[in-house]
Amino acid sequence: MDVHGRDLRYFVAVAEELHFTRAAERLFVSQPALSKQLRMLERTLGAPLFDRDRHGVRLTSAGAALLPHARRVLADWDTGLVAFEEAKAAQRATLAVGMSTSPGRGGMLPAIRSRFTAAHPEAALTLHQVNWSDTTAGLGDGASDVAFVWLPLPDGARYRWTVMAEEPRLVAMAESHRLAARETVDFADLLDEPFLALPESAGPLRDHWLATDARDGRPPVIGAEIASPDETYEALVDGLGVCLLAAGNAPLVARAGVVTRPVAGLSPAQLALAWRADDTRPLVRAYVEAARATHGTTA
Amino acid sequence: MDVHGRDLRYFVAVAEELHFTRAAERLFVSQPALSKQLRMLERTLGAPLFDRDRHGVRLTSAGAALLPHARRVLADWDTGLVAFEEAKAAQRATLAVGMSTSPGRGGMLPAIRSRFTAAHPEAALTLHQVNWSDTTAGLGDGASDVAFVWLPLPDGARYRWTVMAEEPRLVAMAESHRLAARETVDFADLLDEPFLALPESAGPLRDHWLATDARDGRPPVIGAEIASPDETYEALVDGLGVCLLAAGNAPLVARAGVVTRPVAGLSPAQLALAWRADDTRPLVRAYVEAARATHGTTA
DNA sequence: CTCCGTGATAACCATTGGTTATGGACGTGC
DNA sequence: GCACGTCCATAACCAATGGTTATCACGGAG
Repeated sequence: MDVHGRDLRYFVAVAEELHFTRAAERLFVSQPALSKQLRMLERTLGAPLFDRDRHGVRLTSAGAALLPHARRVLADWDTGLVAFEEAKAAQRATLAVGMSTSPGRGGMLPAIRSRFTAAHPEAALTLHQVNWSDTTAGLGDGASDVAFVWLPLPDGARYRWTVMAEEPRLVAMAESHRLAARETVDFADLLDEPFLALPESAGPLRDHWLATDARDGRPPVIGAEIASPDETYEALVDGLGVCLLAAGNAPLVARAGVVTRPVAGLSPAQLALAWRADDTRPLVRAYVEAARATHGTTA
Repeated sequence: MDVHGRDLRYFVAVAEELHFTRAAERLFVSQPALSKQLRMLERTLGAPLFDRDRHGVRLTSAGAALLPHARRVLADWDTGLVAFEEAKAAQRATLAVGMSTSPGRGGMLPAIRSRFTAAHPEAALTLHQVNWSDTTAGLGDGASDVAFVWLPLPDGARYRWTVMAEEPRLVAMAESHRLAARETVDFADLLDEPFLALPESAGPLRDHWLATDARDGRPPVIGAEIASPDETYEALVDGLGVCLLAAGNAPLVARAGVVTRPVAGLSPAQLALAWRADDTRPLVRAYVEAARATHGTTA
């Protein structure tokens, strides 16, 4: 037996005025509309709220019993609306920054943050790491507003990006690997090695880190699938395969038992800051600008 | 920015299920209806309440901010409904008994009450005295459900009644009045006396207490208008006029300085219990039955 | 690759909520 | 008493709302 909030306002207004015509103009509706709505309300409630007769309009006892609750419902709803609006504003003033792996790279993130908050002191930033199965680092499902990603992105038309860094691809392997002793590895020597690969859902990025473009069409051997730095480290130590990674990410896996070596014959990897093409919100533009400016000074 | 309570229920249901289809069946509506209503709600609120994507349905932060308020509004409304229903029931179980002057007359009222409450122990009785300007003693404007009145009633078709007592009409006058010395007064001797009269609004009853039917068309002289026993007593003492009244009401005015005398040549007055012709509620019938039974035993 | 489950959309229909014009009951002032 | 003003109810009408069924688009699982 729910009713429209508006009907409660009508009820309270008439209860306060005890006068339909005056209540109607206070509510900016016509008097017949008010009469009709209150009759409907009384019908759905199953009992009259007002006694109307020659002597005027009075609350029935049932109406009097309902009145304080109606007021309270309206008050609660109004405060709820205020809370909602505040949350809305907070949401508008918060930028979610996604990343596959920590961008690190000499304080790039703090530099961007300080530029950004200088331009938008009211805005809040939230950083969060996203599983590698989503190569857009949350852009695709709205979890992020901007994201640090490795090119290429899937579905290029939906996103725009600015390249933040170009880094050579290294190979990581167990220190017991037969090639671990070399200073530099030629990619041709890795062609038959089992590789650790991103999940299938990573699409073109999976291929990029398998360097399929340097294999002349010969399919890679997949030793395991990996979706986080820790998984990668464990798989390397266990000898499940070798793995390409950007030079800047070497510290993530180069722990005890794992070595990284430069690879000859591979194009560099590109780290980019990306956003949704249709997202023109000022905070997004501002973050991108801050990133470009930072990139300029640090490049 | 009011919304329908139903929409809040929809919102809460989806927030709890995080699943439109399941929420829809819990609410006994089709899934498209639920989708549409929630979109409308989001549109009127100006921000989405849920994130829906491949991974499922989740509350937005704004939605999360609104949720507790929505729950509270619904809870308040539900308790308000309960209060309303209780008041409705109490109203149904309360009989308002109106009277122009106290019926008195040897415990008639307590006798009726005991019979009535024996038949309806759950019912409450409220007695109230009504100004003489309303000769229906509150029946007309709904202030009373049953009423002790003097016949005739105005607008006979609207009411039914049962005669409770027939009493001779006496005349009341100041003890200094020239006729006060007589044991009995003939109405012919009163024709030129100023009379105290009920208000104009009393209609035919005013004429009855002026005994216009015994005046052969000659208009009465009005000394003052009266609307309560106290006014009557004061007007009598002040010598503003004389006044007819039922024998049973003599004690109301026969105080120091006022005397009452039988009048020859007048028909008796009839005290009746009346109710609205269209009012068939069990409590009303029951009170009338109790009154008739009591009348039978005391008559 | 096809099927299933999910939410969104389309097309349609009855009900709701508003409008203006009008009616009927009552009080008021000449 | 009688024309008038006030007040609430009703009538006729119209746009928007809230529901239905049928269908689509998409992603996940077998």
